Amino acid sequence: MSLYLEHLNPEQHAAVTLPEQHALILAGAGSGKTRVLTTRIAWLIKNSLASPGQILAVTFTNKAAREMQTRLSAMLPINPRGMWIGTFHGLCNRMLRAHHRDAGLPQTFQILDSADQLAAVKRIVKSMNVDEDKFPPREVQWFINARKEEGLRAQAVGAQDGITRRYVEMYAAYDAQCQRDGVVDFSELLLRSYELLTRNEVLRAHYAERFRHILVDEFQDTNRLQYRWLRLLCGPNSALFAVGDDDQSIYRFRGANVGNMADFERDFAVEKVIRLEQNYRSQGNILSAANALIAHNENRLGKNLWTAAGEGEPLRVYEANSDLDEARFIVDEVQALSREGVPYQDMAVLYRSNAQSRVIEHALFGAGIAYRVYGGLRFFERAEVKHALAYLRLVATPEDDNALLRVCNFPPRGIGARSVEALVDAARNAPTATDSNTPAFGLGPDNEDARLSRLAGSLWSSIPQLAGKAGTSLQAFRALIERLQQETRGLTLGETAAHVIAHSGLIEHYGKEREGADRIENLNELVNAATGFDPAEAIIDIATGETTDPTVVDPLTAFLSHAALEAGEHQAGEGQDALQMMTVHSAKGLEFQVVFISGLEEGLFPHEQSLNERDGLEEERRLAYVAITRARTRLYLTVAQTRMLHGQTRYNLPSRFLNEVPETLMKWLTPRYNERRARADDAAWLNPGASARGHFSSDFSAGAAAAQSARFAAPASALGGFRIGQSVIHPKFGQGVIVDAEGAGSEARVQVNFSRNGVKWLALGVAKLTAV
DNA sequence: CTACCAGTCCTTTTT
DNA sequence: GGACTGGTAG
Repeated sequence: MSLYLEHLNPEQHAAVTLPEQHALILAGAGSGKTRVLTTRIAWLIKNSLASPGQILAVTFTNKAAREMQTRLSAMLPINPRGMWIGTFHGLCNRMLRAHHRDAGLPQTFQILDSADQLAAVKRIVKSMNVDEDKFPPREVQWFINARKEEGLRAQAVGAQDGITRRYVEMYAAYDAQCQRDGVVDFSELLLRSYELLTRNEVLRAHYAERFRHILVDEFQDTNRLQYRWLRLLCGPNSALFAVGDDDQSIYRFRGANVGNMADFERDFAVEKVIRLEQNYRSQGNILSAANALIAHNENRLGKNLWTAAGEGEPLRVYEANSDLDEARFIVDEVQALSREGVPYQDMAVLYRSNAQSRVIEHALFGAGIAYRVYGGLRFFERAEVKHALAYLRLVATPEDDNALLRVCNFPPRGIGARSVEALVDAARNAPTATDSNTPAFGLGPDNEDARLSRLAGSLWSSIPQLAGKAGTSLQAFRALIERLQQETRGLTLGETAAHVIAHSGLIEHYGKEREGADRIENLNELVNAATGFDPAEAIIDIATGETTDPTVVDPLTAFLSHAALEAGEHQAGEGQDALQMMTVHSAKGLEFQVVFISGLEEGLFPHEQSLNERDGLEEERRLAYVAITRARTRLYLTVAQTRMLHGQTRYNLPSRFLNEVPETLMKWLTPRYNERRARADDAAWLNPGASARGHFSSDFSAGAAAAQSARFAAPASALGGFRIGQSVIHPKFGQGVIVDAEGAGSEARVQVNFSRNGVKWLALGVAKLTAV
């Protein structure tokens, strides 16, 4: 056995050396799935079962793609850059650049990120005079993306009711606008590529013949369109090797379809399903807790993780009085662990929603602990960087309306809403390019690319016609961009970026702002990024995949695609030893020696909104499963009895997920739980309607009942035995009923509706209330 | 046209 | 509690 296959366990080995056939690898958390994927590729190449050009490896994130390339180049004496390894979006981008004519796109098409797309949708909603309250742009955006991910163009969407018809109209108008601007959104990359392969059988056959081995990572995260895309590329001689874990499917809210795993087994008549169940990450108790929790889900393919490591410590559970107390506890433990020699960067605080991070950050800051929060604005998403990129986009493609609207008045140059409106009107009334042979404004097509990228009706092309004040200022802006185009001709990418930013007025503008120094720093960083950008990374030769051809894409377009597809690292402070803070979602794929899962409360985790969704509770449970399996040796679970949320104190019950982990695996650091658990069990009688519905226990009604009773029961324990709905007697005000409550402990107050004296707020620490 | 203030709405997120 | 939006005053 050759060196690189050593240390594989029997299942991993079987997966890596599987004959050329379709296979589904059910890879549990921490079971070495990335290792299996990369070793599989290396094995195929070393045994001459495939050349590098015959392999297509698809991941979900850039990070995963990079890691695969890094590991591969360590195993093989080849440059993996020439290989088709990348994200779905990155690979589709590659394909569309190569076949842009067939796909009906200009070669320099720009990519809209979500924010750009939302702005574009807003323009559509406005221009169609649609009521924004009835059709919120976010909803419209979601509608469009969801349809695209089903593979449906506007005209293919069946619209029964007037509302849907309106959505469809906006979808159609949005697509037309994108086509005219020469821009493509994320889901469009997929759909356009899919359509290209459907319509062009020669092309499809070429790729299907070429890709003998298609390997897919995180298969449970694929959406329907991605699955169909894979099917198109999978020819009669191709083998599809899908790796995934249905228990870690946590992205259904954005279109991921776990059902693809079952469909794959059926559609491809998969004979080989291999389960990787040995976990190399977590100690026994942590793993047992994860297994016990996830066993409560009904819809599973089934899998049980085990480890050769010992049991390790029990899970430590802390029930805090409040979110502040919870934060304080975490800080204390982190400090203690740090003193014991655990590096900060090997500890992580996980939470269900971003809003929870603030309190913990505050406590960490107060204690002087270095921390790093994931999930903030990323480099290429920062306003100043997007502004600079918009200038660069205009230099590349001035017809890009999105870019033009973003910066035509930034920094302010007297082009306000009225001027923009005048320009939009002019563009709308301009002769449109419905007949593709009609040249636009004398910018006759010297070649096909020019025709595709210089369509009439763009804002840019309408500027010269404008008269008056709006015309003057906009023409000055147009002159600026044209000047930049001329001055940067022949310059390198880095020089172009430096020149455009220097003459955009952005530096001067931010120089005047109080907080502008950071922004200018980021602009300089952007110039550095452009200077250091290696376009070869983004360019592959279409015919062979083995050589690179710099003429395929110009460096500026490549850089702009890179900026959109890979928004850059989350935040600075990369190398520093800092405590890691992130949502459970963004923790997927990571591991830490010590993990804190905070906010394990009904309503928060599981999130109350998820209880209204079909199978929402199961997805929340998978999320908890992902969270637990991040920990190697120590896992803390924390609950807060009260929590400030949206400026209001809320009372929550401990999460049901705590009840789903066997007591024997847990060590309670606070004593109150059993008492509270008893109350939780009693909670139903406080709310008879809920218990009646809960009886028919579908996930939905049971979940809703529990969430509702939580609100009734939680104040009872926080209010020293009082609860909402309870009858009480006050020595002065007489008899009444508690109707509301806030605060806890000595701060607790209740609102009582007295039959003779009306509604009053009373502090429990002061008022002498007696329960009846 | 810009700058400031009040009212609203709150999951999760990668590409 | 805070980010974002829309309206109004300057």
